[in-house]
Amino acid sequence: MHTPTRKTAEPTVRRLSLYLRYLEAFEQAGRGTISSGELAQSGGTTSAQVRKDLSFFGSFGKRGLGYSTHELTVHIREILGLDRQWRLVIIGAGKIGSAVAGHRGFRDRGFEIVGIFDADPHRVGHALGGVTVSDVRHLETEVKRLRADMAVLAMPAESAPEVATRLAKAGVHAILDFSTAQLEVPSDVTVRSVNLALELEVLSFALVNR
Amino acid sequence: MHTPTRKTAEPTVRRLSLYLRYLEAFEQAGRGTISSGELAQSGGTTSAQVRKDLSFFGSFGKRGLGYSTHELTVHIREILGLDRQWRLVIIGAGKIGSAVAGHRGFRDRGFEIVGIFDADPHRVGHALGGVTVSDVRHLETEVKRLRADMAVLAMPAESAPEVATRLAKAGVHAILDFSTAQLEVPSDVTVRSVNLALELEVLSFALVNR
DNA sequence: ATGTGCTTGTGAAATCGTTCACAATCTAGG
DNA sequence: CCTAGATTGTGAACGATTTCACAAGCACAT
Ligand SMILES: NC(=O)c1ccc[n+]([C@@H]2O[C@H](COP(=O)([O-])OP(=O)(O)OC[C@H]3O[C@@H](n4cnc5c(N)ncnc54)[C@H](O)[C@@H]3O)[C@@H](O)[C@H]2O)c1
Ligand SMILES: NC(=O)c1ccc[n+]([C@@H]2O[C@H](COP(=O)([O-])OP(=O)(O)OC[C@H]3O[C@@H](n4cnc5c(N)ncnc54)[C@H](O)[C@@H]3O)[C@@H](O)[C@H]2O)c1
Repeated sequence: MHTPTRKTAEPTVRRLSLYLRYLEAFEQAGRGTISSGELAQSGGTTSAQVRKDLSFFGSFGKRGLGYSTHELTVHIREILGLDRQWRLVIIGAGKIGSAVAGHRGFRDRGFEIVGIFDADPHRVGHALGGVTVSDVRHLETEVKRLRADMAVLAMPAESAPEVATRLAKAGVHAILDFSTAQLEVPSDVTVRSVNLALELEVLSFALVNR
Repeated sequence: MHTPTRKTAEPTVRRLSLYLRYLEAFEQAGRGTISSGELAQSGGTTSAQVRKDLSFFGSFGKRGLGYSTHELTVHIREILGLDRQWRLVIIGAGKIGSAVAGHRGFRDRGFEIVGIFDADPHRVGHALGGVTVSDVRHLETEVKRLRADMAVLAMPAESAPEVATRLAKAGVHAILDFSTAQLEVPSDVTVRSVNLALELEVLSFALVNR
């Protein structure tokens, strides 16, 4: 594997994540090799797209044969940085925060929830998915102590920007935000937004333009 | 407003949804007009992008002045199909399903939750956000009776494809899926996936490629 | 050892989306 | 009514991503 010369397109990264999922299923099913065409079918794309995506990182296949499911799994894991454990904190122990905290799947994929924070005294102290909710006032010290890599923001949009700034200062360089806030963070912090209202609006547009 | 000659790019639709949010804030704040530059700043894009996005649907501004916040709000609402109520059903009354069902914000933006379904007899009959959970066995008849437009799939990936097919047959043409399933639906059904594990993996990639 | 069939890896072409740049048009002020 | 200043709307240029198309490489059969 070689790191790409120039920065990788986000769609490519997203597809790699999908390929990984299908590869795991294929490996589970006992398939030793898989062709770009089969991977493409699973992911709803084309074989050329699959090969191009992979070619940014190296050549992992055998002409005439395809890819070893196991080897390609390992390679994509390494490309995506999934060959290690990531330490997550959740900020906001409400509906979404609890759902994320209680989701088994994340830990199984290497994302360990090591801390949960809330501002509401009624929530602080209670356990959620095996983790006790801490007071958000102690965010910085706790996040440093826990050596958190990523944070999930599941709190009202109003206070999200402030918390994001504090997280960045405490050394968290990756944030998944469920609020609709516009976060201002240093350029070495990556923010991804999951905006459910927006997704519904895109569906609405699709319905009226059918 | 005119419908675009050819199909609109998805990034454009997503940005329209964001513009709408900022416009509402500006209108609330009493601003009568707004320039493409100001809208661009709110949304983290460029003024040319804003004007281009809008130009696909008509010319809503006044040269030298900008856009009337109120009029542009109305126009974007109409473009996105938000000038009506949409009727939603949620399939899966678990962690994510409950979070969505209990979210006030959707109703406020015209998305009304009219039905919730689950396969677990223990969940059926209980109320969630003012709606009683129905048995998924009655999905088709209930969905038709409720005249549902959209569905949120918050259930295990295994059964998602089957349920998606049944929803399509029952006249639901828009699906927001939280599972990681690959849904096979007729071409007149739009599916959007919210894949949280994938989002974390994109963050992981960003961290290791910093 | 050679041929056949299949599949990769990758330049080149095509397509798609964003940014540029400027004429057209508006308001406001004298 | 005319000018100054601002901002839109949009072709054209640019940049990025996807698709095409094919030579190169490998496995397997004969
Ligand atoms: N539930 C949904 O389906 C849904 C849908 C779309 C968007 N969202 C967004 O996701 C976010 C979370 O939604 P939710 O439904 O879980 O809300 P919620 O009200 O259930 O939970 C929010 C939690 O954040 C805590 N909180 C408030 N201020 C805080 C602060 N400064 N620091 C730490 N914690 C703080 C609250 O005490 C509460 O426990 C919100 O921004 C919401 O708009 C949720
Ligand atoms: N909770 C999270 O943070 C999270 C994160 C990533 C992905 N997801 C995905 O979202 C989906 C829902 O997750 P969750 O955490 O709410 O799970 P959950 O287990 O809490 O809830 C799932 C619900 O679906 C119901 N169900 C099962 N089969 C059904 C069927 N055939 N028809 C109707 N209902 C059925 C179950 O009875 C249960 O109530 C899953 O696909 C999960 O993988 C959840």
